[in-house]
Amino acid sequence: MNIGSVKYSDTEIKIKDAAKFLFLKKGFSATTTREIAKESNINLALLNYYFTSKRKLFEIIMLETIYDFFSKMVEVYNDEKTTLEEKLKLTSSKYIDMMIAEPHLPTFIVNELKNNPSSLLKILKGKMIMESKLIDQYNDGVKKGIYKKIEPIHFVTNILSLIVFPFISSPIIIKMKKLSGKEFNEMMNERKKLIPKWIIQMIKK
Amino acid sequence: MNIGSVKYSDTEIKIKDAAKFLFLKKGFSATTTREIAKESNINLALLNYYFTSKRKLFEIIMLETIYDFFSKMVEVYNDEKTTLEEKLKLTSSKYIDMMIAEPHLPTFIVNELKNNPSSLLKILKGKMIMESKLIDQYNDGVKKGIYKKIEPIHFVTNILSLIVFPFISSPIIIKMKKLSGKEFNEMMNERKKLIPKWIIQMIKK
DNA sequence: TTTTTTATTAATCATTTGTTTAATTCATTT
DNA sequence: AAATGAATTAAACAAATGATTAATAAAAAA
Repeated sequence: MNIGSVKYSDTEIKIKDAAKFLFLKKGFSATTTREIAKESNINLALLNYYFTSKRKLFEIIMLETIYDFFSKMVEVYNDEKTTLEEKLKLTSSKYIDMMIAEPHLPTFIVNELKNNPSSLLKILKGKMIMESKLIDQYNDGVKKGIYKKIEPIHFVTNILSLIVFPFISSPIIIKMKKLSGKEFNEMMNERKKLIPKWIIQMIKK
Repeated sequence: MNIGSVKYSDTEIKIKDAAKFLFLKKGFSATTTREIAKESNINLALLNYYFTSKRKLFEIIMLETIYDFFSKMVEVYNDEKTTLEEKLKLTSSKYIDMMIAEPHLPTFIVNELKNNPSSLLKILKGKMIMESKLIDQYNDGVKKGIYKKIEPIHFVTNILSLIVFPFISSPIIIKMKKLSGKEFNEMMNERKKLIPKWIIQMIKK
């Protein structure tokens, strides 16, 4: 959770939690410092006392959130013990659970990465998804002639697309199929098993 | 472009164009009326004179943009003359071109649909993607035993995911693979041919 | 206990922002 | 040409917003 093991006081945690809740839901511009103060039951001035500015507070939260998001991915992708298929199952399952619990997460991440690309460069570079064990396993499969040869970036993009996009476009899906929120989650749970199968079908010769 | 064939004066078009440019790039809250006035070279008061409020102006633009976006899809999906595979090729090609030309489009749509779901309900209902010729053709294929039986909503979701998500997550992809903007577009152009193949592989028995 | 540092509060400041007003210019009609 | 209505402008208003200040309360150190 805390990058670089920073210690936060109770008040700071209260502010951060409230701010995260609101930033995820409404984005940076639509969230006011007074809302954050109210949501966290602290005095308005404490926000600046502890975090200097709204922007600074936002950057801390964004960094932690994005770090958490990609850490989970890299963790699975670099596991030496699991096969490529197991990695696909684990990723689908973990991420779908994560986003059912926090539906605003993916939209927040893609939005804020669009506006703040430079500062988050380090995280994505350090995480080296493109040099992960998963990519090795895929390339091995290509050499052995069991997988089709396509650019690994397409492979990774497709996994992310099938897992994440439905959450980003949930209002569209819900409207198209006239679903309830519950039914949408059931549909996403179905996808935990389906996505790994689909991905394998896409790459298998 | 104009829903219900509304006529707009030159000034109104100037305002709308500038507002669309800014709203797509920065979203509703981060865009100020003064920015719109400056970008369109009109006096600030004219915005309210013609469009009553920033919110009203935004709603007009959002409605038109979303209508355009889904119209193109329904157009292809309901073509009686094309096969399922041709529809996939046409959709990929059209939408990837559209989003290379307007990269902010998909993020804008998913963002604002999240905040204004009710007012746009009519468009998505009227467009009836789930009752399109494409779905008929898919169901026929299932009956004939050439396609696997999965919920058509997964089928439609997957098409949209593979086409749209890469644009939404472009900063992530660009960072992961250390691409230039040009190289990213080349990658998206590659996908025009790949996505239809992948989708077919996913559904074929 | 006294002193010093830290945390919290209410009030206020300075900008920004959406919107309106009242005056002026421009175009159209009579 | 005069009158009328529409379009445009500069200025101002009121509310909201991020941030700060100065005073007070609480906690820690002496």
